[in-house]
Amino acid sequence: MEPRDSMSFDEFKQLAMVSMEEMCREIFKENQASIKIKKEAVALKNLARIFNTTLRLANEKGFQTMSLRDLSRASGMSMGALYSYFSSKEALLEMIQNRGRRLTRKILSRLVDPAQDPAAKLETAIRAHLYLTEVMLPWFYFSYMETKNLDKIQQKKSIESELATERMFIEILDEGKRQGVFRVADCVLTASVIKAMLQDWYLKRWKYTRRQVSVDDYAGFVIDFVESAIHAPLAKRPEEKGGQDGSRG
Amino acid sequence: MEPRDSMSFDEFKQLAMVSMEEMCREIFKENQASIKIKKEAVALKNLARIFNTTLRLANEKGFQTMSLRDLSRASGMSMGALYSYFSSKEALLEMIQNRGRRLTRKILSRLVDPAQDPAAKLETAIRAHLYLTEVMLPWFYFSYMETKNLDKIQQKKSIESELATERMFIEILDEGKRQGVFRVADCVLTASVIKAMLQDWYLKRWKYTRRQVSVDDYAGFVIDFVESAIHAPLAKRPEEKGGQDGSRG
DNA sequence: CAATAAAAAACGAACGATCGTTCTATTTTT
DNA sequence: AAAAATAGAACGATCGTTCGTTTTTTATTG
Repeated sequence: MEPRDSMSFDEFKQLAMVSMEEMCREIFKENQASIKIKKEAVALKNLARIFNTTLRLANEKGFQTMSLRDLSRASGMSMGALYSYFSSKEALLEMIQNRGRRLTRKILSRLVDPAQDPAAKLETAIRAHLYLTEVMLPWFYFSYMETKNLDKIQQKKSIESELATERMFIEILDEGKRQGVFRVADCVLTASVIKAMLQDWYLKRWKYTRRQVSVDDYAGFVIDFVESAIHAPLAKRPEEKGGQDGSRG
Repeated sequence: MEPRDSMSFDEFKQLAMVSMEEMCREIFKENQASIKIKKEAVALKNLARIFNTTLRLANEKGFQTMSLRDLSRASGMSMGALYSYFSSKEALLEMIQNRGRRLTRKILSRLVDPAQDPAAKLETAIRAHLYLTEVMLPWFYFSYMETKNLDKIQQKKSIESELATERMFIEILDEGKRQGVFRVADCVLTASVIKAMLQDWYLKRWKYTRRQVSVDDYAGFVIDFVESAIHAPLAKRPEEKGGQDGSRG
């Protein structure tokens, strides 16, 4: 699929759903040593059920607090059946993390377009991240909340993933700054607060749902807000004023 | 103490430490029915020890995952001793939440100054919140992460507290908009993303520590960033341009 | 197609470990 | 000596995990 300047949320959702199945299959094949189920069709169906039920329960009460008996009850599978799909509770956690990270990487890699100008790139990146977190909301929330319960290796991966996302924004901002279209005092901190705003979408989802703010509403607002901030003369820095009109194509 | 236009972080810290002891005493007197310790001096010293140790352990592995034996070991108090200070693990959680909320309310109430103009108010509010979360970082992180483990009543209180903070920003933005000094497309969403930026300070503290960004650095940046965003003409809305120079006293 | 043997999957009782909590004995302070 | 505070063993419940049994599906045969 070709990357495009703008993609509707519905198109994005469809793209994600296809990748979702793909990822389950990859996970299954990689963990076939520890998974006792032989037939792919059976395994994929039940793995998806286990993953989704776990995400739901863990987002309600936390992964550690959720017992495997809770999971058994909610998923309609017996304890013995569950242990045919993973070797331990921690292994289940790792599989879920693994699937989410793969899915994130896969979807994002399809959406970057090096040919765009910095302003368009910024808009695409913000929108793509919000769409992504919207589609995979349970996972992102889960992943954020359970980081501390992962082993050191997995924690490293989470941090690395976080910093990689931020680095992408830093590069866009840097490029725009060099081209003179952005007026950024500190690219690292700016990328940091942009990421904070994007994160709020899945961490405080209840708030936006209650206020009937759609993902497109929020995306539009954040894009405008950020562009206003980095197109304007810096407040309290009179020596940097002038030579700026703020207009874009 | 009189509210002032600007207060250094060190002054703020001192103010907070005094209130901290005060709050422990209040908590002790209110829960005297369930606390088996008679002498205030002993109770206050050990309550503080229990609270701080709990916050440390819970921020490492989560409150539910932390066993009371962990707490016993880390605090150097026996199981029996611990249960002289609280009636159950959940009661301990509530006491900690209670102390944090009180402390927050107390400190913030001392820092609002209705006489300031909107821009100064905004700056004071941002700085005060960052200082507050810096001083009480373990609690804010704890409180955020453990919300889902609270009972319904305590959850309501947390949400209410979150919305109250946001409302404060909404009112400042609204006032500035009415006076024509702020150019805000949506006060609610703007307040929301400001809060998200403030929250990032204590949720991603490791990142800022690693980069050697101080709380004053971050406060200064956020204030500049937000003011740039709401002083500038809105991007992509040419009909709202003009008659704006962005300068302030 | 029906019957049946083999393979795959699901089941749920049982195990040891650990949890929150209680309680009595002991130590420390008054 | 009395009161206050601490100690740590003990209890029942629940946890993650295992394992022999039963049920379901697939393959084979008459």
